[in-house]
Amino acid sequence: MSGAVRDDLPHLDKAGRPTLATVATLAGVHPSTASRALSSSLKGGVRVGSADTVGRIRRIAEEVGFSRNLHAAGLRTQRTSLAGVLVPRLTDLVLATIYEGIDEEARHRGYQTFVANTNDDEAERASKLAMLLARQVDGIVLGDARIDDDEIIEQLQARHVPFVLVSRRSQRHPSVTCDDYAGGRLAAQHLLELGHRRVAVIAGEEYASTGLDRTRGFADACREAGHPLAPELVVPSPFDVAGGRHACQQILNTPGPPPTGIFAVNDFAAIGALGTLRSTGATAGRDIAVIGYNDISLASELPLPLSSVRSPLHEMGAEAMRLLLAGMDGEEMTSRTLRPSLAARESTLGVSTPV
Amino acid sequence: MSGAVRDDLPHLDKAGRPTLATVATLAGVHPSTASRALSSSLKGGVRVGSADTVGRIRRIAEEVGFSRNLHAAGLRTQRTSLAGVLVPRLTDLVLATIYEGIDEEARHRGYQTFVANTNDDEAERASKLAMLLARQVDGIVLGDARIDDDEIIEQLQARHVPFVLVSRRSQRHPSVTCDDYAGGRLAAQHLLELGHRRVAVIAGEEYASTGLDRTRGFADACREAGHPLAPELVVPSPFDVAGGRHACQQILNTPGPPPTGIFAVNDFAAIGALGTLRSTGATAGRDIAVIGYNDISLASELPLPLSSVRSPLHEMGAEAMRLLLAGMDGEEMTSRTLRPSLAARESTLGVSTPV
DNA sequence: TCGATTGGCGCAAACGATTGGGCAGATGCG
DNA sequence: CGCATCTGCCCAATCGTTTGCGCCAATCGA
Repeated sequence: MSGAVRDDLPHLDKAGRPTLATVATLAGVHPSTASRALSSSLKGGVRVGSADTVGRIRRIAEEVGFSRNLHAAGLRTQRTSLAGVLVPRLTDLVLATIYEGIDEEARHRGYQTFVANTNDDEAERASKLAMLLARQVDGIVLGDARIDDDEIIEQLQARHVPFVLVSRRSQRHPSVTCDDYAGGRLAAQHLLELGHRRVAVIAGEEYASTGLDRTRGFADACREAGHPLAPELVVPSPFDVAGGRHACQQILNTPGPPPTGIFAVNDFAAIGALGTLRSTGATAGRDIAVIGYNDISLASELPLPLSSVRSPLHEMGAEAMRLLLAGMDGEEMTSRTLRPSLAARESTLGVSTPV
Repeated sequence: MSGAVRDDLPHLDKAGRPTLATVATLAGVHPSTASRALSSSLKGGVRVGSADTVGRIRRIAEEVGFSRNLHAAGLRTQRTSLAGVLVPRLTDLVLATIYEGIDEEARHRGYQTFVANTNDDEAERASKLAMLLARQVDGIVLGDARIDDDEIIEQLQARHVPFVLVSRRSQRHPSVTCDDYAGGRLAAQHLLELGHRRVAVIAGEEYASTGLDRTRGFADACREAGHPLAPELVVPSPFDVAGGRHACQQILNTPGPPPTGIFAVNDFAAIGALGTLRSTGATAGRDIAVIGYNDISLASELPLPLSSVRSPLHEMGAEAMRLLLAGMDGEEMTSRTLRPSLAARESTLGVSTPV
């Protein structure tokens, strides 16, 4: 354990903390020697000094509670061991989980992450990105890409900052995503097998590839089975509870026979839909089937356990970080797609087979 | 919009990005002049140059897409405009919401935040804290304090880094919390008024003031009403769905008549309890009342809307940041306590009055 | 005994931005 | 017209760390 900071040491910084010079002076060596002794990454041709000296320096550093000023080090080395992460919102459990995967993998590899919310807002994205660049991040993970992203990404490319998209893809840029199209098909197959013929989709934001691909996969599977979706039953929505509630309302207000099943491209939206159904008297899970997406941990614990398409969120974040690190090492970056799977529960299974 | 980075400018940095010298050279002035022209904080006695020069410099900076290297600036000024935030986990919606409040207020005041998960683990706390200090944060918000925290906090005090606790308090250290004791009483009064006499508590982690205070308030109110808690019906648990599920199991396994109501000091734990109740055949919200804490946005949308004690999470984070900023300005730091309120819903109201 | 080799460290120049001090030229006043 | 004052800008030092280069002393071989 590093001892208390003493106030009578030589070469303290303005805040009274020991610097490299403090350690060097105490050890009777030159700061450069101390730097080498304390540098963990003793790469290739660097000569590091005698084991004796190194040991002494390390011990003294420990004693006085020295910790390297990362700003100074970053200034000198042009590398910060810092990766920037942009997400729509950390209060979205899906993104928070992905971020945990990113951060865990980053720390594992000696990097730290700097995360910022963009609220899916263009101006905020620009300003948060500028902030990350000003902090000299070594690379960036974008969790809030739009399907037709250009400006932001071109900026990154122009500055030669390695980057990777996660969760949402955009054009041909390197990304790590779940196979959302396949996931949409899984949901459709499940509902079709249960006998549903008229189903609605709560489709998510129109700029996010996640919602688009899931919806497309779902629609394709339905059409191939000979039961194409009614276009008016596919309604966009924000990826949250309130969004799902409104979308479900809109679905129920649509003329024609009500759907017997609803696919929400996001679990929170699905929960919102459950809320709407409940207040209209229809019993979700008995009169109408509901299936969500992502299989957040809550889904299985709800009073009505929610069927969902599971996507490996944590793993997706970790994989994105691995890809980014590879890119920073100058390797080729090739996108990866992870496989979704189905978690069938009572919110669909409990529905008696419709006509 | 900042233009593309050109490659033929003078004094670019190693990564090809324009530096202050680039702008200065282009404007035909000395870097120091450029620095002053671009420094937003034109405090007191600083002479800033003619409006003419300043305008020209600003325009050129914009044109070449200059952005100040915050590491270099921080090194020189000894201030980083960076506040560190330590939380147990960002995937805990409660903490994520508090963090958003912190971050929003920070940016509002020209600061950025650097957040890290500690998983409520002692070793991880130490290492994440060291990391924040190495990054020279100007202050720290601790969202994962323990009731008897010592080592960590003493370290901060020794280094003269301003800090504030949020959500959880510890001893007399400056903190911003919800009045958890009062919140516990609110929950108790609600259940008592509904006629419950034998109730159980899912009490949270034993090192967190939140769970402790809420439980204490609840227990005191029950005792004062002449219906003291049965000690074996007060069980600790992690603040998550799985924790609530297990705790509820334990409660149901306790000998003696089953409780007619359950108070969970956390909404997720409450949801876990709902899950357990469901699988035992008891119908929560009709046979047994459940009330949670925090009133997360999900609570009202659940298939069985969950009663909860609402705490102003976002506001709590913002207030903590305000307090920290005051502390950084050398002002006295006095703890603040925000008021909780009751949100009564079907999970308690739907229960027919017990004997 | 002497030159060649090598290991261990010190020297000093960066990295990019900031800021107190100071120097010229313009302006004001009598 | 002389002197004081002010305005606008530049100089140079500084923050803490890293690293290529080169010096010195010890070791080795002949």
